[in-house]
Amino acid sequence: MDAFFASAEQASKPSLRGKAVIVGGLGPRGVVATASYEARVLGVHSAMPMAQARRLAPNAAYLVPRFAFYRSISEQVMALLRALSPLVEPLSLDEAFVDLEAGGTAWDAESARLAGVKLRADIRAVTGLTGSVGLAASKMLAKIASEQAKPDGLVLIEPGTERALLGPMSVRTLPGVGPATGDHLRRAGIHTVEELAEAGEDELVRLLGKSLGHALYAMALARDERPVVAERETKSVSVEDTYDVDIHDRVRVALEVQRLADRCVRRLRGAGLSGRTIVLKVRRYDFSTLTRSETLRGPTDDPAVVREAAARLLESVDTTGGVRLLGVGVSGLADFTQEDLFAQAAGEREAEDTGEDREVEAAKDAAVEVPVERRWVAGHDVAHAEFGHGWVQGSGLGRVTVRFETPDSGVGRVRTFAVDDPALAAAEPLPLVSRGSGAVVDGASA
DNA sequence: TCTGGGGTCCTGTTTCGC
DNA sequence: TCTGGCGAAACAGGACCC
Repeated sequence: MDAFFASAEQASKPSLRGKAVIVGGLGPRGVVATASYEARVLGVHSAMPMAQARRLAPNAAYLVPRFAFYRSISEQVMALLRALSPLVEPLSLDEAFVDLEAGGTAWDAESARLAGVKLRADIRAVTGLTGSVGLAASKMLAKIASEQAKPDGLVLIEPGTERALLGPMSVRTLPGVGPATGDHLRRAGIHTVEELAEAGEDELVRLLGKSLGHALYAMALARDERPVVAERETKSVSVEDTYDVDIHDRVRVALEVQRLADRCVRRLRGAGLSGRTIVLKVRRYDFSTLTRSETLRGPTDDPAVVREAAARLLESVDTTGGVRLLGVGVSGLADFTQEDLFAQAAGEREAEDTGEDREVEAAKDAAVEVPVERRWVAGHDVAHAEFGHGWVQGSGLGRVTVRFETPDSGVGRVRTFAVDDPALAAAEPLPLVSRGSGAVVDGASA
């Protein structure tokens, strides 16, 4: 999907179409998750600190991500993909590999192109959003093709043309080559994929180690036999928070670690999992990050056990100077629990909430009401008894500003209310394509 | 006003059990 | 009983991806 989060917001809010839209954390330490193409023109891109984005695009619309909304769109798209083949490997909410051959959907370049064209039309019809398609003989090449296809395009790499196409490209194009490996190669005088191939396998292994060396050499020769894997098991579950200001107080740090441990266990249980290894993560004031881990005798999903382990791990880290981030994770997962019966007997706690909003979870952690200022989250949907459906443009000083529009309305009017106006209530996002016009879905999934 | 959150995989070192 | 060796886990840190 193209600029997925930002596109979904633009489709949901007519007044944002054609405008720079930036989705990400809005706090003082937020970063950009997705920038619309209008914002990218101004130099804004994902992973950029929000502060920098605001300097580059002071007039853009800034929104917090609405993952539940994006997930519902993602599920529609994934359903279209599964209609093409049982072998679908999601990489994230907005990207997946599909083995068209295994699905009997395509057997040569021409049939693949046809499937791609139809898929793009179906995605558009079902979600109202644009997606790009890369078609090639391997995962690596399909990925590169889809990058080239963005936005709103389709690129097919003809068999036999792979090496010529790859040769002049930067090594950074290859999956697995990030800033560090890129620098490493550049210092060795290797800039392009061609030069990577010329360097030879032994040299790459010497430079980058066994695993990456072999992998990159194979990719430079356009060799990639990795299969599309439909179901991949979760290997770890973790939660972490970056704080708006560094925490110095040891007691407060310990308290936050307990809350994170509880949140982590809730997620673990929600997924029906338990784990043996507890990991504590601490990012200090100077951005240095360290982890401490402890492996238990058997897997657990008991909040008290995880809390205690996390607390023990915290004792071994120096937090003087302050911490900016804390995290708690569990790995070494099993889908059963050894002391399951123990945990049950230990007290009928019924804290198995599954997939709730972070806002709600955070409120639960703190065991306090959501403060009135936070009730109207910028970008979230609301319904007004008289004016109908809209979204929060901003709130503060006891007031909330709402724009009344829906995915298929025109640009809506703006009105301001008191934050406690009884006529105003939170609402679910509306579907981007009104039901009834989605007949194409049935054709695709038949 | 510097730098999120949730993951995966790899590597080097230490520890532990046989 | 002491020692050595070996391999598997455990542990910590980093790179990378979306």
